[in-house]
Amino acid sequence: MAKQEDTFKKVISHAKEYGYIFGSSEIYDGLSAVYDYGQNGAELKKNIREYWWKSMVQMHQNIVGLDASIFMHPTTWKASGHVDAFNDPLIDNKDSKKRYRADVLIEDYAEKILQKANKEIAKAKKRFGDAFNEEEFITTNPRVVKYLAENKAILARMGKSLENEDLADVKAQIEELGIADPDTGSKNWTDVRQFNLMFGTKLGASAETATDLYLRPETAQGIFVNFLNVQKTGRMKVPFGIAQTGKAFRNEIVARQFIFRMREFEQMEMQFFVRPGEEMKSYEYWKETRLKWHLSLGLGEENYRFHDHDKLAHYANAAADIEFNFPFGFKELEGIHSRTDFDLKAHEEFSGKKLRYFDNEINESYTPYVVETSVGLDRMFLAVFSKSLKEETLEDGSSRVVLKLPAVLAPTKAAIFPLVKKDGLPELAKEIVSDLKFDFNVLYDEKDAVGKRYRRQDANGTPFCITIDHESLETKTVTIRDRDTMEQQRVAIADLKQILEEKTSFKSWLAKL
RNA sequence: GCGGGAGUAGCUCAGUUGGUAGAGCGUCAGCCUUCCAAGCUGAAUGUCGCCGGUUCGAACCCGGUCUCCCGCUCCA
Repeated sequence: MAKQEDTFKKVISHAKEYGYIFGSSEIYDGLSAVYDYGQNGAELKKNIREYWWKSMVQMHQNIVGLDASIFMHPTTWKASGHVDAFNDPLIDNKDSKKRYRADVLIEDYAEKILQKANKEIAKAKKRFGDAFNEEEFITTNPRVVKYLAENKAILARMGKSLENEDLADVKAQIEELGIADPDTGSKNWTDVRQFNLMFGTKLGASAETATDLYLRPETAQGIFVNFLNVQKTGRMKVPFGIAQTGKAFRNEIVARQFIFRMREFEQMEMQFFVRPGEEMKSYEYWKETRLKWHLSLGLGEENYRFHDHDKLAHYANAAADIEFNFPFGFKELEGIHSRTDFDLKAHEEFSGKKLRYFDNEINESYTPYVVETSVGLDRMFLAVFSKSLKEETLEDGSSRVVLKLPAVLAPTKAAIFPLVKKDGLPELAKEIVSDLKFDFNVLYDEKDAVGKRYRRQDANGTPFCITIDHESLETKTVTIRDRDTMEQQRVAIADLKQILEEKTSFKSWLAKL
């Protein structure tokens, strides 16, 4: 465990030291759970996004992209269920320091009373046998009548207080009912507080006319509300998908673990629309396809696993996570959910607009079912970055820190060095830079001994170093050094572009999929 | 939000009983070098997280505050 924390610390400081990730607003002491991507981080993140986008949109004829706004009509979030599901009244127990959902505490209490009534009913059933008339019993037995009325009254009062946002009354009810901490039995409660996981903001210049808006807590809804627009204008036929990357925002109570859980984060997701009844087939297909995509980066098969959900969200009929072995253990990296027709149906209901598809093949109109794949881009970044960072002991006993990023994702593809900074070597090196820069992110460095420059690029994640020596002037050849093997090959300057293309291009990596 | 730990140079960290800050690595300029860090010369960089108190004097003691890390809790 101590070792895990250690590697995680190294990941964080390396990310900062090499311009990948900085704490947000650092000069003002930072902002909790918000981070900025630096000069290298921005490149790596962009490349991950592009790798995903190309594999989804460019590689599939039946998947198209979308870029929906962060602001959406507020009713969107009523339809999606977020207004209800992302609004929790929470209460803390001062003694046990545990936090509970206040409504759940009350519901559990009401449930216990209901159980008492059920017990009475069961007992009576046993006693009276066939002669037992349950309907009559529950309206006449004084104890059962009392329990049922109590249960109903409790839930009714709670419902009313929640609806009126009267949190003081929710607390009052907890105290009146004598509800204790299920763990410790303590009745020493804090006030009930509303936690809204969505960030609110205002649209409109003056306070009176402004509309309350939310920053989207997920990007998916932008796809659902545009479902028909895309389907019609793109002449899409089910099954088809809409892919999108973009920022989402959640006011997490506790946001931790570096960029793993941030308040502002980026999602890469694709909603795949299928004929009802075919969703499970599609779900299995995407589970497999997405795992292959991850494996294609070569971070090690053993670092991935599926986690099938037992407890499903209200909209889903099947859900699995692809978990990754982060420095702090296996955690969710991507979710694959069979969302049924929940979202489209809900938007139909709330908007009053039909969101259906007419299927020519079966001559039928229906609400498509949806299979979602959703990766956290920042989590993907952390997965790639943390697994790439290695400290190696070399044969001579020395060690090097090397960031073995997949070449296709590396911010800088090649560094160009003159072996020494004289004898015309820098000039030739700069010529090569000028030529390669149109196709690749390349970097020139002449400072310090060449060995040191190699190490510098190792730590920076640059997969190739091209060195110009005296021989280069005569033979028009250079050496190209591989970051991972540290081996060098002499190649013609004229071939450099093709070699780099082969090793670092999206094409050669995506072709493996 | 609670409990624990921690905030000193870009990074990792020292800083002895309070006497106005150091190291290693890194960075920059230069030297030397024809291929794998830790060679030579020189340089920059810190209001010691912030505010207040005690003191002749605070990185160090006291109070408050902010931020980060770990755990609990929460988690579509």
